[in-house]
Amino acid sequence: MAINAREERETPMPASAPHPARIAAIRRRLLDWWRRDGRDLPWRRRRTPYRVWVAEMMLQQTQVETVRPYFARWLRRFPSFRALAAARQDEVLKCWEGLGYYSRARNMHAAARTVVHELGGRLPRTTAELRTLPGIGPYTAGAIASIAFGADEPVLDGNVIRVLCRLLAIRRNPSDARVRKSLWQLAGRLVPPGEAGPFNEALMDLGATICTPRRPDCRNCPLRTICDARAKGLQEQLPVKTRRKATPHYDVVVAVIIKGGRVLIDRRNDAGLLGGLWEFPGGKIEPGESPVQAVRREVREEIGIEVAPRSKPFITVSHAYSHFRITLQAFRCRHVRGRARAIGPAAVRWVDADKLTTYAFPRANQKVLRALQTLLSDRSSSAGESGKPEIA
DNA sequence: AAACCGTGGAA
DNA sequence: TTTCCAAGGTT
Repeated sequence: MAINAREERETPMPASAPHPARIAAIRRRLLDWWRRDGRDLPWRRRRTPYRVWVAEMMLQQTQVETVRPYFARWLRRFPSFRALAAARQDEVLKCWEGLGYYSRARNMHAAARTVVHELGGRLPRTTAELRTLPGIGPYTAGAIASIAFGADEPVLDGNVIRVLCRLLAIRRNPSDARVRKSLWQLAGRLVPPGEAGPFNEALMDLGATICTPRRPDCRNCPLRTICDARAKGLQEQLPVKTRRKATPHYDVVVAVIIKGGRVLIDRRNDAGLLGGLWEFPGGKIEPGESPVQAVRREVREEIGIEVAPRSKPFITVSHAYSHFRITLQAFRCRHVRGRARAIGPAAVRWVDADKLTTYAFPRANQKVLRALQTLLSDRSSSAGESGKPEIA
């Protein structure tokens, strides 16, 4: 780890900076434990730079069990930087569909093109160069450099923060930038030269399987005899956490406009929430407005056409995003007049009802889509068992 | 610095 | 049901 001597003087060491003997004990116990009890994960079978990068991007704020199927599918579909760089954004987002934080997928697409077209097809080896690629911040740079390239770099993620705060009984708030900085320094001192990758993976495995946020399994912890929080009975209290503020709630409507067997959908702008994904047109209900009025207004404003919604929604969906919640009502609509055009969205398209699943939709829209298909298939099967979908 | 950016599972 | 939070990054 490259340590800037000036910053080293200006930043106060943690009061509980470990002694060399303790550092050695932490390293040895953690590595011994990990070689026996470390997790066998798909992306660890072969630690190539591409596979490590894909895994680390998917694992940002996302649990291992969620990532597992996505990782397998992604590697099959985009086995290399070159394959990813050659793909279209719609294909990339379809492969990411449902994983959330979609800027990760768009950033990976852009980064792959930079790697292929400007970096000779290879990922940089240093954290500083890695950080210049979109989607790679301090954590991911350290993870790739240490795990894929064997560089002596630390990582600091939620797991490592939790383990370190408990191990040294750090009562300061890790969301404080100064505390975060000293935790990075601490992590850097702990990294055993030449074994940063295994050590970092061990630290994260410990945090994920033993030193968990709730009810840590201290009896089976390799560090139980040298853990300050354990000695003081503080393991459940650390790390200290700040109250998160209440998330707002919005009432939202969407329009399912069907005409001649085709459905009107739009693609969201790349910047912002759910960027680049397709959706049914709609938006928030304004104060004093009825749901049906909101449908008509939103479709007029965003798509430029007049529609006649049915009086009642065919499904109501509750959904939580990262920083707000919604209740979404979906209305089937008749197209009254006008030619659809992308006013607010990036694009609009009339799509065959049975081709909708080839587009990348956010989860809330997927719930609407499933309800719609159930509706349409029930109708066609009860209408005459012809097997042909009949779409009004 | 603080807000923004998804989703699913656990308790 | 609600809240928490999980291998963070960007602006």
